[in-house]
Amino acid sequence: MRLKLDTDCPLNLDFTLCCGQTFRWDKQGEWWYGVVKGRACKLRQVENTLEGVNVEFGFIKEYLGLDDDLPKIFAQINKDENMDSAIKAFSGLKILRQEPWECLISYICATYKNILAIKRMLHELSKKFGNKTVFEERNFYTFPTAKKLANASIDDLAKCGLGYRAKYVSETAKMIHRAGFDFECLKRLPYDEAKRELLHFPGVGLKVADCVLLFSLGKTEAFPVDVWVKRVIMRCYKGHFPKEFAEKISGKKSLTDVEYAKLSKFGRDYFGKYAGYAQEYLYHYERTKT
DNA sequence: CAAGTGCCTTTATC
DNA sequence: AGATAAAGGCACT
Repeated sequence: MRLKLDTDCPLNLDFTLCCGQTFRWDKQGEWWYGVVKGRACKLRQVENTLEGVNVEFGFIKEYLGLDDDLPKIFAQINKDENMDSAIKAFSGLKILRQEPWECLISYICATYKNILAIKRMLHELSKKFGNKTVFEERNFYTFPTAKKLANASIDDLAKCGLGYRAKYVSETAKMIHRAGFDFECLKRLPYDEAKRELLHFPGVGLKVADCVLLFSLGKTEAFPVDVWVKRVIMRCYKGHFPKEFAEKISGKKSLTDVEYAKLSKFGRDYFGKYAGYAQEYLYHYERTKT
């Protein structure tokens, strides 16, 4: 697969795949290797050309959000100097449309872990419960199915480094394996309703739900608030909140649901329909700032 | 080098 | 309602 990219709409594959929204892509030389749709593949970007091996154009186009009109999105979210700097620094970072099941389990595992540890957990999980597939003489593993994880023992899941998250993964996998779950249907629901559905799964709170909505269900208004986003909001947008509230949450390590909802709603109200893009740029900006 | 801190938080309990 | 503690384990300081 080879695709000439529209020069008016920037793409930066490196930013997109390494910014912490997805955990199973690995860069070797100039190629990014990953497993999507049960298939190992590789991608690379050479200036304005995107090349893929063992992957379909239609899927990649959706996966990488190539239809998202970045100039239009930037025009909407670029409300101040902070956002302007973040956009300048990471222009071309796209919000992915990941596979929802994998995204859900990934973010249940991601709670209170750092990115390195999350990558390791998901690799171990795939290695133990996914299917091996060989690509360019290297072993890759598909992401485990709901059935596989539903039938796994808590102990075996925990051995992948999940710790107390093993129980949540197991219970969520069982719910989905037993009753099935239509993620496509969620894509068509409004943000609030889709979020309410996701919150039924054990291990899914407000933050995890927002991540799944943003990174796999196309809800670009979702504004996940993790420690880094809380930090950047307190650094750059403190004035938008009552002084007492700002002081209070600045000093704590975790947020209550009410506090979370206030920060997340600020993001949606202030940045608009593409608040999720603003979130990811700010997140990456805050994390890489010296 | 030990001990403490922090990590893309949720849940149980008060 | 709202605060607080507990829950892997590993990297980093």
